[in-house]
Amino acid sequence: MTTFFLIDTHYTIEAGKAIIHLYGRDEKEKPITLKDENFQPYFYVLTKDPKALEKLKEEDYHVVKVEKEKKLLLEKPVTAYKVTVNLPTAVPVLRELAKEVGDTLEDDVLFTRRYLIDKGLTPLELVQAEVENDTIKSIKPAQGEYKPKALAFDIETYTPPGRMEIDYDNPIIMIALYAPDYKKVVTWKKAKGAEVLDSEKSMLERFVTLIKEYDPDILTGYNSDGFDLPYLLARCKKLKVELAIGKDNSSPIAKGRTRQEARIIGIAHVDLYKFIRRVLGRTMKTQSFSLDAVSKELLGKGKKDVDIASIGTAWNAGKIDKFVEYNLHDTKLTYDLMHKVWPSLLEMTKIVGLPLFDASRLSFSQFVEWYLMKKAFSMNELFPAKPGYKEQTRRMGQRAQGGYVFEPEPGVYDNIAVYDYRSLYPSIIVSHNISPGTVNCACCKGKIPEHDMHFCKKKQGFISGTIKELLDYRTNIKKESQKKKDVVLEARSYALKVLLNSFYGYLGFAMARWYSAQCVEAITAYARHYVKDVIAKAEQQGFTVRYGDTDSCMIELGKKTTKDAKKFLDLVNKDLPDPMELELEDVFPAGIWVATKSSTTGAKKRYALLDKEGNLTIKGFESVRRNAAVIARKVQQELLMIVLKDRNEKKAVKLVKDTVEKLRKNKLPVEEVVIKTQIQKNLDKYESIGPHVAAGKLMEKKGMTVKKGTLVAYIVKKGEGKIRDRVELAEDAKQSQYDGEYYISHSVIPAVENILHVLGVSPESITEATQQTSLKGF
DNA sequence: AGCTACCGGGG
DNA sequence: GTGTACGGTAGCT
Repeated sequence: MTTFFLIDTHYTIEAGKAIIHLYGRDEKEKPITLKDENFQPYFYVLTKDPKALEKLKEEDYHVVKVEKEKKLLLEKPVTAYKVTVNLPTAVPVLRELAKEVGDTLEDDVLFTRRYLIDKGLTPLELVQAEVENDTIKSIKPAQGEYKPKALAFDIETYTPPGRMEIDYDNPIIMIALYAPDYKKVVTWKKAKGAEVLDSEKSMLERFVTLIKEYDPDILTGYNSDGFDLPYLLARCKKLKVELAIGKDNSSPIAKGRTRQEARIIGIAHVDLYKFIRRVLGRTMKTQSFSLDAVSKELLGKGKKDVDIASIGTAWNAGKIDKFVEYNLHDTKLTYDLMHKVWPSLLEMTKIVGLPLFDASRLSFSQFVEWYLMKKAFSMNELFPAKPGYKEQTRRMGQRAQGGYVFEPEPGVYDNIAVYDYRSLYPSIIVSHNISPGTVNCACCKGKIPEHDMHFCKKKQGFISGTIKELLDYRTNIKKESQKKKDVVLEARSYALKVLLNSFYGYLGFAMARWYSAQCVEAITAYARHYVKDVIAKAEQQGFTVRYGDTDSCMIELGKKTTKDAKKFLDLVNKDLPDPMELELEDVFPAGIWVATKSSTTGAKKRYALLDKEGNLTIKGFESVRRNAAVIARKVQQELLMIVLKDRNEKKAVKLVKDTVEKLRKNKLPVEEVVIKTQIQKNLDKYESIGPHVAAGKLMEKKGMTVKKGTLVAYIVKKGEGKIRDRVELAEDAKQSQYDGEYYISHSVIPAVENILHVLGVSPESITEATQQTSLKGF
């Protein structure tokens, strides 16, 4: 009997047979590799002619057996035929033939995932297997707590002085590895604190050896899907090094130009950037997801203060000690982040039942779908088929009416009480039993708000039942974690929250197996009903409602107190069906709502709140991008702070006026107006010539190589005509050259105009005032 | 208005 | 690998 924690799965074909490989670690931290030769691929067919299924055949692919089964499909009983075939790759071939006989189902579930579902195995949980010669006789889940054996890594690459761009032609100059009991930097020039190899090639070979020696279950990096691993692969290919870090000595498999990911067989590669941005991003304050910003927020300390742009110069001069420290520190941050988010990663992996590699990269809709598939299997429900291209387009055309948004009156207000319904959509789904199988049942009657539709009151739906279970489970966990503070319970609760909040989007997601336009319509109709209800009740109580959106309602307290705000909560909650509940999120000292660009009516989804600690919560305003001049963002942030915190209108207007003035007189340095854009393909491949392409051509003219990945930095010059005819490379630009008017009208004014409107100041008055002081304010 | 291209993170 | 992915904006056409 072997018990071990399951880390990764993989399959190979040997002697015409599929073999599942399981990689893991036992409780004594010994690595485990096992194979299972007794699992066969299959799919289902709904047909009146099961005899025909037995004869399906093409080349080496054939049917092993056909079994009749009673199953459910969208909550209704069906007879399905389980067609077992000889190889996983036979499935896509034979299912096409089977389609002539009937409808096929579950014909696109990856073989190793099928294995996990059918065996009830959950990665990172204990697994118990009866084994003979490393081959599994039987296998089942068990109980135990896994301690991650993780290693963080980070590469530094050479960039020629003055050129800050990513180019696989430049060598990797150092690599750091970090675990609390293991700190290592390898490089190929003399340096303090590093192991020095004689060339890039030997450094890469050493890297492979070091990984093998440490033997981690988890290899983690920051943006390592998008940078470190593809870069390592490119350099290894060039230098003919086998990047054999997989447990089967295979090289990582990098995939996809968009949404790239790099898989290592047997090792869970976790890209923390991807995970944190996708999963935790929503709840974080930071606007940027750089390692520095994320570490500061989650760990309370950032990166080492090193000018990374000078790495090329330092390398050429052989003075790289500082970068060795920097490199190692980055891996320490990465490791510590891993440790910090580990409870969330672990819980998500366990909930969804997929290997950590996949679980850490799930989109929200996949999170729901894989959970539902696991659930469906246990309830004998067939997985509905994924939609074809035509069906997807049809679904995309069915856009449901969204949530209700209260039209705000532009202005700055004090003491804003923010209420929201706790898990609004999930609680609506549960309280009204909304599920694809309960729509317009024959046994019940009724009508939902706004639509001629009803949902069964007698039979629990598959989706609504699943959500009810999850909600109840989460409520219990929250109760427990209130008794004693426990990071694991909190993480589990958070993972469940993420899952619960994703169901609504999932039901309306065109690619979803359990798509239901009717459910989506019903959920939003109820949501609008309940939000309008709070707004009406608040107004009845004499509160001034300032805003409301989808599941929230924001009230200006005015002379009323926080106590009154809490009392109102009870008034609303006593009428709500279980498990719906309104909560008071917080009372904010100040908030601003702005008008739309073209009118004086309040803009929806664009506002900012100032919390008690003096931090801004900004909704709907532009975010940081490198292809925008920094000046715009800077002015916007400062302006909001002045308006909400200092409450000084004059100072606010002065800030914008000064900025406009400085731009007009070219008093701001070139750096504040530089626009940086990456060239994504060869210059001659462009159909439409944007400013960045024109800038790229200027670089070529100077004899510089411009190719995919080159970062062009340019400014817009004074003059007439198209923007692209007025670009100048940042490195050649003089401060006197840039077109202040362009930046005023394209960057600064768009970023601040609706904030100015609230102060009763028109952007024209600001832009004109500095030109002709006599026409002030008009 | 519709289409094309780029952003994110990394050095 | 029994495969499929985001969501938003600026500027050109």
